[in-house]
Amino acid sequence: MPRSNDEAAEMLQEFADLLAISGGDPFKVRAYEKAASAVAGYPRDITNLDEKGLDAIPSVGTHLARKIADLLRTGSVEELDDLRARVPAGLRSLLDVPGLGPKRAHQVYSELGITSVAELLDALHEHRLQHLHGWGERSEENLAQAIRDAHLGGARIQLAIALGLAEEVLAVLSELPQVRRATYAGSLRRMCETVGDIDLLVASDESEPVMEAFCTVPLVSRVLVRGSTKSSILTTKGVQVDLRVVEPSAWGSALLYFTGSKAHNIHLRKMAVRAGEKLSEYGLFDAGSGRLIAAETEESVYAQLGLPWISPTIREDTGEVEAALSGKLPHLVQLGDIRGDLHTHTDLTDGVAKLEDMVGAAKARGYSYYAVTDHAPLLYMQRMTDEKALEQRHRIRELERSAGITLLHGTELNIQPDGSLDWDEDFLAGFDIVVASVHSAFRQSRDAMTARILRAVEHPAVNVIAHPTGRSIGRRAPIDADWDAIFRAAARTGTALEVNSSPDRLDLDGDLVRLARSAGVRLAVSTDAHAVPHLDNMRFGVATAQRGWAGPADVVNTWPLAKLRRFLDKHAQAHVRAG
DNA sequence: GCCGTTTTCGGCCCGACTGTTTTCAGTCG
Repeated sequence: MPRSNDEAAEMLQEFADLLAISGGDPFKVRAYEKAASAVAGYPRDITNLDEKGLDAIPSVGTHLARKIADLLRTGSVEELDDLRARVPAGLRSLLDVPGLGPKRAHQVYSELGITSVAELLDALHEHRLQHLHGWGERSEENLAQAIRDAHLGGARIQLAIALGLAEEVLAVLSELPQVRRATYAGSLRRMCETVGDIDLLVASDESEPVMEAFCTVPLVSRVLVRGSTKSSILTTKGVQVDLRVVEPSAWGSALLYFTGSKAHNIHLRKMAVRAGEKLSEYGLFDAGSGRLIAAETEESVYAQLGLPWISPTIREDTGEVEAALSGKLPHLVQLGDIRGDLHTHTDLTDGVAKLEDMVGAAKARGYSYYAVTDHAPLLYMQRMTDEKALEQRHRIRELERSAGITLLHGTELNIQPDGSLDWDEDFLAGFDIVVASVHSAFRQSRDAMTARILRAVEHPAVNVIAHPTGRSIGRRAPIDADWDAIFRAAARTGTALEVNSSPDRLDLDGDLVRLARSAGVRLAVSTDAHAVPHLDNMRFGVATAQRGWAGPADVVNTWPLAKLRRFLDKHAQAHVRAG
C-alpha cells in the first residue's frame, strides 16, 4: 500500500484528468493538479490529519480537504466514483499519448467515440482524424508517430543513465567555438531518481550552428522539434533530449528556469509579480518599465528576489522558498563532507573486487575510514562462515597497519521473515559495525513487515538498517511498513537508516529521508559497493539525502571517527541517554 | 477549486513550437 500522501495525490490527479477530459473548467483542473503535487510533496504523513489539518496544506482548500478526508476514512470519494461512471474507462489513458492533451482527447471522444489508445490507432489507420476541425494530415502523422515512440521509449530512465547520456551530448556541444557554456538542467540537475527527458542548456550568441550540431549528433534517431532557441531529439535508445540556446547574458535566469521544478518556478514568479516584477527565462524585469533587473547568474536573480541561492536538489516548492525567506534554509550535506563508506562488499561474498583493491580505492577517494560489510551466513548462496569472517577480520587488521586509513570490520546481516538475524550477540559484538537488511520475503503484510524490521532495529548489535524499503527502481515496489513506527524506534535506539546510493535503489528516497529526519533519525549514506567503480555512486546518495533536506549533522559518516565509534556502541549510547 | 498587504470576486506563470489557421488553438515544460 502506498503512503497516504501518494494515495491522496493519485486520487486528486485522477480527478484532474477526468475533469479535463470531460471538458471541465481548466482552472478547476489546475487547482486539482496543484493540490495533487502539494499533497505528494507535503513533508508530513497526512494519514492522521483531520479536515482542518488537511486544509492547512497549501493549495488544499475546504472542498479538497473533505475529499481527501473521505478517501482516508472510507477508501473512496463519492464525486470521483460519479465522474468515473460518466467517463468511459480507458479514455484517461489517451492523456498518456504525448501531444494529445485534454482538449483533443475530448474532441476525438465526443466526435468519433474513441475511448482507448487502440481505438485511436484504428482511427489513425483509417485517416478519420484529419477531417476534424483543427486537424490535418500532419497532425495525424505526428500522433501516430508519438504512439509508436511512446511504445519504444516509454518508461522514465534512471538518474545515472540520464547523466551519462547528457554528458555524452554535452561533450560534443562543448567542442563548438560558438558555445560559451553548456550544462544539464531539469530533473537531472535536481537529481530526481528517474528522468523523463533530458534538458540541456547552452549559452551562445549564435544558435544556428549549435542546433545543427545537436540535431546531427551520432545518437540521434529522429529530430522531433527544430527551432532557433529550442530543439528536441529522440536518441536511438528512445530517450528525448531537449536543448535550449540562450544569450550568455541570460545564463542565470535561463538555468534557473529550465532547472525547475515547475512548482518552484511558479512560486518565484508569483513573488516577482507581487514585487511589481516579471520573471522569465530571459531575466527578472521591472513590470512597468521593462528594465532588466537580473539575469546573468542564478545567485543574482535569487538575490534580487530577496533570497539566497537555493540548491537545485530541494527546488520542489515543498517549503524551501519559505525557509529561504526566513533564513532557515537547511545547510545541506555535501559530497566533500563524507568521511567514509559504511556498507561495502568484497569478493569474499558477492563483490567482484579484492579487499585490498576496495580499500585502496577508498583511500584514493580521501576517506578517513572505511567499513567492509560482507554478507553473513543466512544468505546461504554467499557461503559465509564464522571462520571466513574471523579470517577476514585478521586480514583487515593487518592491512590497516599499512593502509593509512581506518578500517572497520563489519557485516551485512539478513533480516529473516520473523525478524531474527545471523549469529548470536557474542559473535556480533566482535564487529566494529553491523548493517542489517531485508533480502527476501518482500511481500509480507504491513504488520508482519513492520514487526520484522522493528526487531532488527531494537537488536543491540544492529547499527544501520540498509536499503530499508527494498525497492528496485522500475522493477520492485518498496515494502509496505509503518515507517512512522520504524523511525521512532530507530531514533530512540540510536539505529541509523541507510540512504543507499546505488542508482537503482536510492533507498531511503528523498521523501522518506525528510520524514526520518523530522523524527530524529540518523542517516548513513553508503554505496553498497560490490566493485570499485560503485564507490563513485556516493554522489547519488548525497543528492538523495539533500533532497530530504539532510545536513552533515544528520549523516553519521560525515562525523569524525571518535564520534562515529561512540554512535556505533549502542550500549554506551543507551547509557548516555539514561544518564 | 484556491486564494487575498490593492481583491471574499475575479483572477489563476509564461513563452516556444507546431499545425492549423489568415490571427490562433493546443500542447508542453
